[in-house]
Formats: sequence, C-alpha cells, structure tokens
Amino acid sequence: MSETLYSIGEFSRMSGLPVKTLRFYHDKQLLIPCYVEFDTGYRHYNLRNLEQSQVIKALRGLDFGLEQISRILEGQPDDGDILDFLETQKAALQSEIERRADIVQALDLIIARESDARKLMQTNDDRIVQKQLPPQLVGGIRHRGSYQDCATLFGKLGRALGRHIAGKAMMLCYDEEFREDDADFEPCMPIKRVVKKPQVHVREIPGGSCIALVHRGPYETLSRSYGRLMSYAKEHELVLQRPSREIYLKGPGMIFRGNPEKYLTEIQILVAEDPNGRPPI
Amino acid sequence: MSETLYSIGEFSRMSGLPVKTLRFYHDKQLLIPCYVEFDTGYRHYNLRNLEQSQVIKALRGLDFGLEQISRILEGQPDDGDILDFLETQKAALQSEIERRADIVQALDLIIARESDARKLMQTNDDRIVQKQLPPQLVGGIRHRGSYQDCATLFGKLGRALGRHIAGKAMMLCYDEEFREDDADFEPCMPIKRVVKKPQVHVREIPGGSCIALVHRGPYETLSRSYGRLMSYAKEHELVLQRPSREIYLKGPGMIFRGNPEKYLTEIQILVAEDPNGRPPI
DNA sequence: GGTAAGGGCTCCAGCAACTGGAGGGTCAAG
DNA sequence: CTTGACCCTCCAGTTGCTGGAGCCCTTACC
Repeated sequence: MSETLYSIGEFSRMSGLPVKTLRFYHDKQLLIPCYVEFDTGYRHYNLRNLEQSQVIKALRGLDFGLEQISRILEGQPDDGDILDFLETQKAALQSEIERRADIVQALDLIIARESDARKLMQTNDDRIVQKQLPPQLVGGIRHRGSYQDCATLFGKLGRALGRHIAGKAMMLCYDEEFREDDADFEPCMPIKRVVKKPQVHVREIPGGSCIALVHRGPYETLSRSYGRLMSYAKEHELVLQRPSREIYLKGPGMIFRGNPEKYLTEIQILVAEDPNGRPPI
Repeated sequence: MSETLYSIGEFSRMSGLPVKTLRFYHDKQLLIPCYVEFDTGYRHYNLRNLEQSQVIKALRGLDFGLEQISRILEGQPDDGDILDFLETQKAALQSEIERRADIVQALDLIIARESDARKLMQTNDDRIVQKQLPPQLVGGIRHRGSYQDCATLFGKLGRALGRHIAGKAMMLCYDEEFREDDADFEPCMPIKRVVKKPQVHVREIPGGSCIALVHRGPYETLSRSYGRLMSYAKEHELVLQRPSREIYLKGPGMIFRGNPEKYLTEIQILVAEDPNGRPPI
C-alpha cells in the first residue's frame, strides 16, 4: 500500500506552515520529511508528517520552544511527564506576565506623574499667595553640606520609605540666608503613616498660615523667588518662620533630567502669628 | 576646568552595565564615550555619560528596545511626545500580557483534562453497570459514511459550539449492527443552553435507565465491548434502545494522539421500560 | 630581561525562530 | 526553446547581548 506523498509546497498549504519554516524544522530534526530524494534534495511529506506538524503547531501556539518540543516529542511514548512540561510552561508564562505587569504598573506611575506635571505647567502662575497649610507627616534626613548631596539623600529616602510615600518630594531649608556649600537642609517625603526607619526622622511638621509662590526655572534661580517673598513679607509686615519649604512640583523625572527651564518648585514660608492677635491677612 | 574621565572598566562599575554592553552601545551609537583615544581605541567616559547610561538603564528596565531608546534620546529637547512613547509601550506590554494570559488559560484547560484523564485511568474498571441517565442537551451533526469522517465533524462541532460546550465529546450510533463504511452516526457535544447554529442539530436527548461499561483500548476493539453488552442484555432479558451512545472519556487529546491502548470510552445503551411495569433491576 | 596579571582593543560566533534573498537546478506546458 | 512554477542550498539579518580568541599595553615582580 503506497501512501500519497506531498511536495513541500503542497504540504505547506496543508499544514499551514511556511515552506521556509518546514525546511528549518527539517534542519533542526524537528519535522523530518518521510522521504528526501537523494539527487535533487526534494522533500516529500506524508500524512504522518501532517499529524506531527499539527502537534508542533499546537505546541508552538502554547509558546513552547523548539528544543522543548523536540524533547516532548521524543518522550511521547511513555507520555507520563507531559503534565510536567505543561506546568513548567505555565509557570514560565506566568512569571513573564508578572514581570510585564510590574513594568506596566511602573509605566502607569510615570505616565501619571508626567501628565500631572503637564497639567501643572499649563495652569501655573508665579504670583505670591497666602494660604493655610495643613500639618503634614513627613520623613526626612537632615544634612549639612552642599545642595549637590540632595540627590543621594532623596535616593536614600525613596528606598527607605518606598510605598509609604504619599506626595511630592520636598525640602526644609533651615538657613537664614542662602548658602551654597555649607547649607543646612532636610530632604523630606510626605508619608501616610508613622514608620520607623533608621536614619530617617519621621514626625509631623506643623501647619498654619504661609506665603507661597511657584517658582519656574532651574534651581539656580530660586534665590530670586526667595527675594520676592522676602520683600513681600517686609511690605506686609509679616514675620517669617524657618525652616522654609520647597515642594518639587516638577523637577528631574524618574528617567529624564528634563528641561530645567520648566522645573516648578513651590516655596512655602510659614508666617508667625501676629503677637497682637491680629490675624494675618 | 578638566572633568574626570573614566576607563570603560571603571565606568562599568559606576553605571552597573557590563563592559561588553558598553562597547555594544557604543557600536550602536546609543552611548558614545566622550573621548576615544585615536591610536589605542581606548574609550573614556565622563559623568554626562553616566547620566545617559542611567536613562538607558531605566528605559531598558521598562522594556524599551534600543532603537526606541535612541529615538527617545534624540527627541529629548522638545520633550513633548515622551508620553506617547510611554503609552505605546504600555499598550504593547499589555497586549503581550494578554497573549500570554490566553495561553495560560488554554494550558489550564489542557492540564485539567489531562489530569482528569489520569485520574479516570486509575479508577476505571470494565464491569457492566446499570444506571440512570439524566436528559442531556446536546448539539450534533448526523452523518452517514465512514467513522473516519468523525474527526472533521467533531472539528466542525467544536468550532460551532465553542464556549458552550459543557462536557465530553460523545457519539450517537444509530446502526443496528456495526458497519465500517456506511455507518449512521452523530457526533455530539453536551451544551449548557440552547444555541442556534447552522448544520448543528440542537435538542435534548432523553434520560432513563441504561446499561453501560467503560471500554479501554483503541476504537477498533469497541465491538468486543458492544458484544459484552449485548450478551448481558440477553442474559437479563433487557430490551435495548437505539441510538447507543459512546462517551469519549479519554481519546486523542488536543495536542497528542496519545496511546490508543489507553483510550477510555463509555458505552451507554438505554433500556426500554419493561412493558409489564416491572422496574429494571 | 622575562613573565604574569590586569586592563584594554577588535572581530567572530552564537542564542531563538525564523525571514528574505541570491543563485541555481527541475519539471511540465505551450 | 522558453516560460513559469517549483524546488534546492547557502548566506545574512533580526534583537540584545554574551563569550571567546587573539592581540596590545602597562605595571609589578623575580
């Protein structure tokens, strides 16, 4: 009984696998045509090959590698451990899914921040305002030295507080006047709950009446905005309290340093209650 | 003001990228060392390179391709369309997640069936039993011809009924005696609800008292089991009804043909109610 | 002066699973 | 005899590296 043989082209149409792929599978010993003409090298396939091809297609569809498929096909007679293969594959896929899901989550965060910043950008003006600040729970690391160091410190804070962080990064500035090299400052992160971390000072900073403005531009020009706040205070006979606060509404992002001309920083300085009991305007 | 330069080894330790990778990135114009010695080819990196490397690392961590990273880095000054990149990437990742989730689901199904069959295998005997069958909603395609055709028919049924399928494949056999070539049979699938599909006959098949046994082995040997049922019926003076039913407990799987010696097929034949009103034993 | 260690360099190969193309042989019909 | 449809092999390219061979250079040590 002679069975019908099919050329690689016919077999390709029957199996749904491209000719190139069939040749490749032959090369890899995965799907060996039942007969190869010696002189021309022409491949000929039969129906058993068709069955094999369908198995291979199915397993490829389940994302098995060719190597694995080979092993599965070899160990087929005993048939017992196919379940292991399936379970292993499932686990592998699930861990890949998880990895990607994590990335998507991270992306979501970044996207949220970015479009947030975009919106801020549109609606910001640089007028001085007076407003009430609520008390705020923060964790901070006070430091004396150059402002250059704050990147490291924010890094440390971020790692220490992680998922407890509940707002934009900020800084408390304890200096009376601006110092470049020997400044006294405290990078802070708002947090939701009290957490104990080594090196991190966690406590509530007070609320109250403050004067504030949103500074636009690189940090080097912050002193101009401080100047404006000072003269405003003098003009309105307000007594200011240290430390002043800088809220980094938009600064260097998690990925890009961004354009410093577009950085937004809110400066807040608490106003001392008037000793006469007159409420601050 | 001369800035410090770092050799590729030092820079590798600072950036956390392997030396090989740094050379590769240089080759790809992704991270170009600020200075390359002309005669030795030695690469030298500066702190700006370090920043770039961190951006690249971050983007790689978000699964961006090098090509994309290049484009992002190039279009950085305007800075506007970064959000598009992020959204695109997120969408891409999500579709990958979905694909894998689909595969996992399919794997689950296969695993369930397989371990199901495994369990059946252990606990099966081939004794004849009498039992009550509930009525069952099925969709079937009646056919006259060779049993060879049933693979195609089951395929058609599967595609037509898809997710409505609610149990093992089965077949109704209308022939009085076994025929090889001109058989009259109907591949069926149990379903949950009435659905209308062209070419598929959907209806409820009756329940009632039946005799049944589980046949183990290839379909070619089914007639032996039919024989046993017949002589049992004669012995117990039971009148049998057509069509008989074959339930394919374990047959060729979705991927593998499996070992026919291990196929399990339950044969059920309804028993006509005794005309005397005596309940069947 | 030899040599070993520790950097650096280039170029080549390989992973996975194909895909595309060049260049050439085979077969049947018109 | 040509045309067109097939078929073949071999090579290159995809992505993001990784490993190795083979070579150069400097420094330290014996």
